[in-house]
Amino acid sequence: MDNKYDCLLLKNQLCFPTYAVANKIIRRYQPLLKKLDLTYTQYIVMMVMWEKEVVNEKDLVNALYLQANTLNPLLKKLEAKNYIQIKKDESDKRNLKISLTNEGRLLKDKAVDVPASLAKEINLTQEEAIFFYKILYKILNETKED
Amino acid sequence: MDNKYDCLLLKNQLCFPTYAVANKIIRRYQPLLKKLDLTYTQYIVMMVMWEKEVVNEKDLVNALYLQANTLNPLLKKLEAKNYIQIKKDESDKRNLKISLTNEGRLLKDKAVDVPASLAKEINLTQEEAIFFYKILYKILNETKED
DNA sequence: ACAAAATATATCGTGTACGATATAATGAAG
DNA sequence: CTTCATTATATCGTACACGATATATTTTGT
Repeated sequence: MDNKYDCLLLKNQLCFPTYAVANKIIRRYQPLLKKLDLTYTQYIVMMVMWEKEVVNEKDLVNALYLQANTLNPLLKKLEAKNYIQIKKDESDKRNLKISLTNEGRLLKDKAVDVPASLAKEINLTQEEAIFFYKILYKILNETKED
Repeated sequence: MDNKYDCLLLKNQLCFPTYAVANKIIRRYQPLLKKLDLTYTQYIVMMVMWEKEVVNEKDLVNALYLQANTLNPLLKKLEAKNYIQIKKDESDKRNLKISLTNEGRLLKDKAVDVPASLAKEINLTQEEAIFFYKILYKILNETKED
């Protein structure tokens, strides 16, 4: 019963469930992150900031696999919330120097319970989680560019 | 060197690479879909339409794991492109009857090459693909509701 | 040193994606 | 048979996410 249109069935896609899972996970995150006054995208930016303390916009683009034009307005919002500070890098004025503020640093303690809360809702075995992780990064890093 | 903040490192997340892969895949799709005058979300709606021919908005919400308020304006765009037709269901006037038009049906032939084009860019082994698929649907279907 | 290419951000317009809320039609309970 | 709850869709406001384009700074080639 195979026909040439089988490849267009939703149930034969890999991309679609990836997209649906990403949406679902973000939906689950939002209520938890609301307590920190963060959206999901702002949260992953803050993850980088908590780890690195100071970065360029370019570093964020690379770390988060996003584009500068997505991050740009988002960074301004985080600055308005006083979680980060944005300045020109004086040694290379093309770059933005983005630094974690004290208030941003304090947020880290409030965020520390978020990952566990979410993990409870997604019940993968350790083996599944490891395999899943490997495949995701294989896709992220393997293809040509971007 | 474990500390309580390790759970907040980007590299220890599962959600983040899922989100990044979903973004990446959609970025890859867009240029291919442009030839069909479809966005990625419009494309997965059309996949359902090609398969079912007639559905309710509710059916699409369930099939695509999206919300009605996301689909609503999108359906109007697809109707404006004359790929689908939207009418009230006369047997239950709460429902919308969404049907594939002839023009929408013709699009199926133009779409048939898209999945293969994309698959070329993502080189998973068959085994990886099957495992990946299983985990994605486990996450999509297992958790409490929504 | 200076025009030309490369790099890092910024701006703009379009299209999702969601929570919150409103509305209309149907179903259920007394 | 009529109120009350439920269901399906619609509307609104906010926040991404991206391609296309523009601008400023640095680097490179000569």
